Amino acid sequence: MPPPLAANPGHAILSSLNDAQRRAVSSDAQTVAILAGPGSGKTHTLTSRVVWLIDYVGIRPEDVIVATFTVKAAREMKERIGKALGNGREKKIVLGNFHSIARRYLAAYGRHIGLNQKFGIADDSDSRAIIARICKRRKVELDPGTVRAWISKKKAKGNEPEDVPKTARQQATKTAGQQDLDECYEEYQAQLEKSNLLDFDDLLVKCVELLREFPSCVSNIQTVLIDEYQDTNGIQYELMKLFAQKNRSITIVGDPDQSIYGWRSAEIKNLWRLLKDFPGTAEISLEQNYRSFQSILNNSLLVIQQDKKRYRKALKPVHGKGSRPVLRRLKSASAEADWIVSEMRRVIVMSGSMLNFNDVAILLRSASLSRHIESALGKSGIAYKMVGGKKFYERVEIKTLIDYLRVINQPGNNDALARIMNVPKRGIGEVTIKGLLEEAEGSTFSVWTILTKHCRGDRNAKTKITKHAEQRIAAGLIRPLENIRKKIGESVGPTGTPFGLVEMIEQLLTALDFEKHLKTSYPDDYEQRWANVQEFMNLAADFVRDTDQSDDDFLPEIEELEQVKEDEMLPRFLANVSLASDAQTAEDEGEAKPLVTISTIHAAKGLEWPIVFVPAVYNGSIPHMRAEDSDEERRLLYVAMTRAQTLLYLSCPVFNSNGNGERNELSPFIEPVHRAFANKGPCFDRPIMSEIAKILGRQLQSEDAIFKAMPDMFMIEDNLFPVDPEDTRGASTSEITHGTNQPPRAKRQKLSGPGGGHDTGEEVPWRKEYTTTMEQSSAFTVSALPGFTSASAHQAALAKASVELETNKKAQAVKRMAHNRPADQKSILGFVRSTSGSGSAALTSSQSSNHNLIPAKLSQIVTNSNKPVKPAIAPELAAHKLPAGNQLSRPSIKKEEEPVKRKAYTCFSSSPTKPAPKEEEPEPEEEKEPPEPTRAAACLHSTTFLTPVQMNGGIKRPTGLGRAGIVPVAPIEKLRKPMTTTTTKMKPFKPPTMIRRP
DNA sequence: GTAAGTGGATCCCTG
DNA sequence: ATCCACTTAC
Repeated sequence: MPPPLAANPGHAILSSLNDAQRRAVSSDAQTVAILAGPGSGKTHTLTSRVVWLIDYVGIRPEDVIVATFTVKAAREMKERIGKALGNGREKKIVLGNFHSIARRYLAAYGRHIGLNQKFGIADDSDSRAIIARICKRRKVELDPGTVRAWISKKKAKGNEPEDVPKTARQQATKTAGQQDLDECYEEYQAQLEKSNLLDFDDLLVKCVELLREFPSCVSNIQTVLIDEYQDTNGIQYELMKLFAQKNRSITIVGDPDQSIYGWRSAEIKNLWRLLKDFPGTAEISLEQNYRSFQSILNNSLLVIQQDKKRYRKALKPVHGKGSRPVLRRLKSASAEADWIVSEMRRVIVMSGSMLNFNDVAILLRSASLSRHIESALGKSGIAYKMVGGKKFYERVEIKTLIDYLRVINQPGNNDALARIMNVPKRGIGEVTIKGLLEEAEGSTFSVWTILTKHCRGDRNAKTKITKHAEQRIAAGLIRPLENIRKKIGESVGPTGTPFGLVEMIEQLLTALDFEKHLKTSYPDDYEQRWANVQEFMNLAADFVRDTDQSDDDFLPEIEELEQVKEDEMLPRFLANVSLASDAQTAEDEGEAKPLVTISTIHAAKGLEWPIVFVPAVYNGSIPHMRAEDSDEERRLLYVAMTRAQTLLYLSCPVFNSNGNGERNELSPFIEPVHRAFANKGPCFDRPIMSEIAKILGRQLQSEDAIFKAMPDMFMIEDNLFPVDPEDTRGASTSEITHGTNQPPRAKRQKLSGPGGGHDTGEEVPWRKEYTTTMEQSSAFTVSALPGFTSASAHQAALAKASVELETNKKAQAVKRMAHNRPADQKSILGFVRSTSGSGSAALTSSQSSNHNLIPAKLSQIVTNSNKPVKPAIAPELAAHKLPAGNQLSRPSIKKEEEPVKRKAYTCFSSSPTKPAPKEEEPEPEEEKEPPEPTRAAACLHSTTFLTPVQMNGGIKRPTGLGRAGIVPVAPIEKLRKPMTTTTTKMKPFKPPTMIRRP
């Protein structure tokens, strides 16, 4: 029996948690739903709960399932649980992402539902190719991609949700293509079955089937925990229920606001399904944000709150206010990239290297947006890593090897065989390969069988194959692979070393003369590719070593049900490769050089950085042109913004880069609230830097030291690029100083199209487009130094303060909305009930389904359930006050967070020290604030002040920066060149990230 | 008619 | 990097 909570009040696990987290971790409710906003310690809470359940409730590790959404999250979770649990007990937990857990069960028990035990996994390219072929053969007018998406959706949906009545329009389009789609689906499944393959969705579908029919597979499971619950889809929900069918004990963690995988059939609705299916679920909200400055949270909320249907959650800042997030407008995408580079440099220098490139992330809506940024970073010699880009396993040379292994493992895998048939070149071409595939699909034989028969002379293939090609296929493909197949399991050589995975790959490489193939096919970078092959061998060796000694992959024995142990290395290795989005990062060994991170927003979920740039915030990028669900796009932006700890920059190129002067509209998510952003980077005075140091728990150098380390001619302000790129007079170079003669523009040009914003009537409070000579000169003498302020800036600050007072009242009202949950929305259940009827729209953002049943049923459930539903916010928490000094430290995660005393850093001038944020009342909203007292442009003659970062055109540069002062624009191909010169032992490719150095 | 090489437009997010 | 339309060599 679990000891009562009171018996362990001071237990180590609980001591590192705040009140809400503690309640979540130690809850004895059967089902627990934890709603966790960004930066609220979600993973920490979930891992603590696992430890709690095992150590204090007494559940055996092997009886716990923990499912995450990504491989990476699973790995991290395992590591953290391992640390807390000790004894390597975390290895016994059935822990992984949904797909790998499903695969494990299918490998062990799939036989019982008639699954061929040696099933392979059809990856992306497989299923794409199969579907493309089917479409072509049937002459279906549909785009193969669409068909594939349709099939995937159909599988991912699961059975449970009632069929949504289609709108008339949908019905019409459906019926037109319905027949085709259904037939393609059927044929696709038949093809997969014939090749003994399961695609990613099938893994889940089949596992559901298995657990339905043989519940005893999971009869040992006592409790189930799900991470990133908002991203589960219908079939995963079913799987979760089946995992937990014995005890119905489930803990989920999620945040509806961060649901960004709807396009992959994730359903926010699953949260309400859970509440419906598991009455008496305890809800706990984690609302304190330990990650970000208040101003970042404020602006993020301004974005997410535009979604009126959303379940409103609070986001309580723990840290100080910080500087205003920036919305920067640039002329073009390349100017944007150059600005990002210059701004990150400025931050780093101004911080006295307290911050470095490792602290910077650039988050993109689309991976393809990285082009300009990569080249700008390359030009400046800044190293970066790209996540979510090309994966190790997707490099061609690796993919080819894997395909060879797959054909060895499963000769019937036609697609893999088709891809390798002419690699290395064997004089066989597209047409022949296509013909063979067609022939195979029309017969009972696989391509491999047809080929062997043909070469042996047993039976001629219908497809024409030249004699030359035939010979080379026989000698270079069929024979070597058959030799290898024969050797599996044998011992080789006098020493009797077993013929394992590594030996197999070695022999394959020799038989194919793979090195020579690489040399001839890729003369430019063959070394790199060959090194990748070596690395692949290392990975294989690691895999063999790791799997030999750990019982990682096995499920606990169930008495009544026979389970198959996977003893063969090859199929397990291949499954691992297919399911791993990135390789087991065996990295480290000196992460010496700081790297800027470039990532897609999707891949950045769950991560955080001190400095975050979100470029390309325009309509068409975010929301994406092809996006169906604009609410989801908004959440995506919200996720991106909430990754930032201390500095957040959005930016938007005004003109379309590829086009002929086409304009970009500012993202509709930002347009209505753009006034809450500063129009250029903040000035990094002492108070701001101290605040940053505090939030990050770092030590800030003295002002003197920072100043001394500053490069000559350093641009202290964000002034290299015009704040209004459309102001042709104010081009970034020499015209700035002439601009003073122009009358100030009454109103900034709007970025949005007709009806986009509602500027009318709103007075823009004194916004200057450029500065006077007076200010400039003062800026560049005194106020340009950190901690010094010019008189004019001081006055601006005072003016700002008085405006703040005026707007306080109104702002506070807004603020309350922002930070406190509305009274009518105490809990999720309350939300569901209060939005009854029309509330069904709130449940499902995209599809409107008939979920009217929920409110009534739920209210019944609430009264009937034995466990009273707790209010989401404990009363004492609702009136929560931050401790004086604002030094609530993040529980346990941050180590020695040394509180930085504001007093310790006195400013040298009369510059008013930033008042400490008021603790009782949240700071007033910034929406109506005048711009921060921006310091004057720090240059009179901009040409002489350009830093090396400025790249526009062939601008004269300070001496010592390259011949003729003009940096040749490096073509992107050049950036890709491997660095083979310096390193002795080349580490060619470090999964999961790609590191490129100029 | 097939294989192989070339130049040009295009590219979202993931297991 | 991947997918084409197009040319050239066998």
